[in-house]
Amino acid sequence: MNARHSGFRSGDRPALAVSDDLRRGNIASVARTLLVEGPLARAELAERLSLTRATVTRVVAQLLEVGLLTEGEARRVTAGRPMIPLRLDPSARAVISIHLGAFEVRVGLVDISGHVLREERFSYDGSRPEDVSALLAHGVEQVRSHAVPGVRVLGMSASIGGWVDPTSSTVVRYDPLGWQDVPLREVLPDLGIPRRFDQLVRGVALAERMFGVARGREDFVVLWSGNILGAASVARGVVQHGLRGGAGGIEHLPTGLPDDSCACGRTGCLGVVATDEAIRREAEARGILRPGGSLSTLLGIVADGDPAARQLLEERAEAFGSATGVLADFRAPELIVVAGLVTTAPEYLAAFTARLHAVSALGAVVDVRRSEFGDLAPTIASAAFLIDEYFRDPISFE
Amino acid sequence: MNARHSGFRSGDRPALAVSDDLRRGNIASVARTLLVEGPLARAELAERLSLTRATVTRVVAQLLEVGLLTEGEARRVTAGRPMIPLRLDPSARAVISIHLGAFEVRVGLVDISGHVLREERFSYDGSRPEDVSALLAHGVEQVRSHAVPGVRVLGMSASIGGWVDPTSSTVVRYDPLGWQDVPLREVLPDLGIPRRFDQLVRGVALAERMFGVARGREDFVVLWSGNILGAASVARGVVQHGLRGGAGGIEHLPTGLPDDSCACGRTGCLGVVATDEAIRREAEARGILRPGGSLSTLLGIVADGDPAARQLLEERAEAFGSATGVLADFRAPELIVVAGLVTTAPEYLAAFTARLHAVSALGAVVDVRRSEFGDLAPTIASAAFLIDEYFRDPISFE
DNA sequence: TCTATTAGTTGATGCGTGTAACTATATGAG
DNA sequence: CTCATATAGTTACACGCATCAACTAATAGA
Repeated sequence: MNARHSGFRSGDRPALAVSDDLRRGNIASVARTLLVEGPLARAELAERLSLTRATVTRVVAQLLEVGLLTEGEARRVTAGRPMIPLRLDPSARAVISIHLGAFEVRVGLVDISGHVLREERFSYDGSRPEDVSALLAHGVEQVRSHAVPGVRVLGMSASIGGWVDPTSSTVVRYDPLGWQDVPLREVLPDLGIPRRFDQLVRGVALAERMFGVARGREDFVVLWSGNILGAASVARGVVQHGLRGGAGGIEHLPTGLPDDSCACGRTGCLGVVATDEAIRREAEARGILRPGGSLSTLLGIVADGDPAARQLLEERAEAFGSATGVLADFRAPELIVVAGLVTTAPEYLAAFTARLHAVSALGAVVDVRRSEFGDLAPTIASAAFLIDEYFRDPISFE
Repeated sequence: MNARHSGFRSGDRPALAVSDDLRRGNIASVARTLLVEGPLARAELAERLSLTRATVTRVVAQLLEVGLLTEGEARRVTAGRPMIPLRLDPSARAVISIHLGAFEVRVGLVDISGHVLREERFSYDGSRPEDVSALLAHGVEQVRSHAVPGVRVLGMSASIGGWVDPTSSTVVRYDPLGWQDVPLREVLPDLGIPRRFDQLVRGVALAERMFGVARGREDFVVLWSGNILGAASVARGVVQHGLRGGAGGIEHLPTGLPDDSCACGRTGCLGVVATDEAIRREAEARGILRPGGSLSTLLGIVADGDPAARQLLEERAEAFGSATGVLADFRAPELIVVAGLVTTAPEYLAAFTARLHAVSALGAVVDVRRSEFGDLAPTIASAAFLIDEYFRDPISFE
């Protein structure tokens, strides 16, 4: 509705000229295209972005000046003047990434191309938010002090798996730690650099779009299965937050499994059958895992060919696919990216995909891919909020 | 990603200058604001849209010239020059609306403020698409010939309730008529004026945003319960279509009711317990309605205080709320608009809302409202596609 | 009647595009 | 070796838009 800004800064004077928006948009387009599509010449950039070569020349000049781009060796591929490939140089800018997990905290340094430069993990008991603060300060100090010299730290970007309201930077709810309405400003260290905080799965979505299997995609859904379950939806290139950051809840999708009853009063909710812990505990109950055995061990047993283990995993994968199939019908995304430890098992992915395709009206048209971030997913995802923002205005960021 | 257009017109030359986009955007903003927020003076428009008064003056001048706006009587409300209220004049532009229902076709004339100028209804047997064509031609001719003189007909805008792919103007599937992959170009009359075709519920969403209870809202979901069930999601002011227009499917959301089995192999799917026909038939089975009784009759019986009828209606409302509650968790909309005949019963709305709020993690924060289009909903909704498009570029539309 | 106040208009300015003519640097034919 | 051709990239200029600031218009109240 608003002509220039999206409804923010309602009262105050417009701070910037309209043409500035245009310039920024084109700069962002060029930077993002080079991030996602790799080295390109000016002429090709102009082609893809429907800009004139003149505009690209000027935009590129600015990006070269700030050192975000580098010119490669001219390549003569056909008649005519050789093209000069432009490459995004990620080496000089990075983000401190913080992830608050159920059992450990991860602090890392991630460059703007999504490459993890450093990562530290700290086991912790996060049940008391006030205790976490000191641990984070220490972790950040470690990562910062060992930071590669010459790397400019853009800021801190953090995530947690539960329900996060990014507008107030509050953890509304995170069950694995028992958190409710925890204001993150008091937990995250304040180093006077930009800080961002949002929900893990939304970070995965941004990261997959910038660096991962959803590179350059504008319309997809991410499903995360781990200590928590969650979804994130990207529409027209923008990740959806929903009211109070509440979008992405999938824990009470009905699976039809007659399992343990959920705290909500119903039975068979996805959240009580498909989390890492639910699967692990069921493996114990069925005698597949010895008491205290881990999910990784279970996946190993599956890989070794144990039929009972495989059956359990496929059963849960099918429950996941069956439950989220209704979301595919509602949302009809072009692509669904699944992420989380269990999804790394080929049996899980196959069973999930088959079931989802069978259940959804769209059928096999929906592309299903597995995230390739592996164990680094939380660190990359946490960094993605600030990196995404950086690429929306690379020149005058901060 | 694209700098100016949203990825369309990839190959061809840019047809318009960038500044044109800006101008169009501002014109559209002004027109839409006046449509939604009623008469406003230039100064107030400038305030709300963060534009300068100079820009508003020039934009308004263009809209006055084409006759889309009229100036009201100057009102002196305080010291200073009196403000001149600007009113959108809907009287001169209208859209031919066509809706293909399960049992009847509706053809109407709807002006750009959503007012239904004419409406004709034709009972039909739509099982053979080729038969519908002649009926539509006749209906359109009727509406057109009686059109108010001086009204400019912008084009034809049509909808059907099933699964529609608007990019190919194809009815992928519409169960009540048994249609599959019906190309609409061959069914809709071709009068040489613009034609649009999309899914009913998406039209309801656009209409509610422009003229209805979601006026000016940018983030909401519409749930339709009638001969078909469907949802539509508006995010950042744009209605979502999804892959192949497949978004909005809610017929296979599990309700937990042990009802008739669905064609999909499961039982208790929303589509077999909550449609008009499902409720009507169940009312018959329970002896509430005599054979052949209509849903309207059932609603009358409920209104008269019959407990069994009321129980049935509330049971189905709760199923609807319970099933769609998972969508509220996934999508977290600010507002849910419910529409369709059954939702007009206060008992239905109350039971639905209570259950949705109970089931969703967001709780009662989600605003639930009932559509106020009543019986005219399909006609207004069908017209909304073209009207929405008109307001995106009111000056140079066609 | 004069001042304060608010609405609306107008001409100059600025900004970032697009346009088109330019330079730069290659291939390949003769 | 030279010249036509082709493509990449640059630059001077013009255009269209919104902004800015100064203006006019029209009222209330002292």
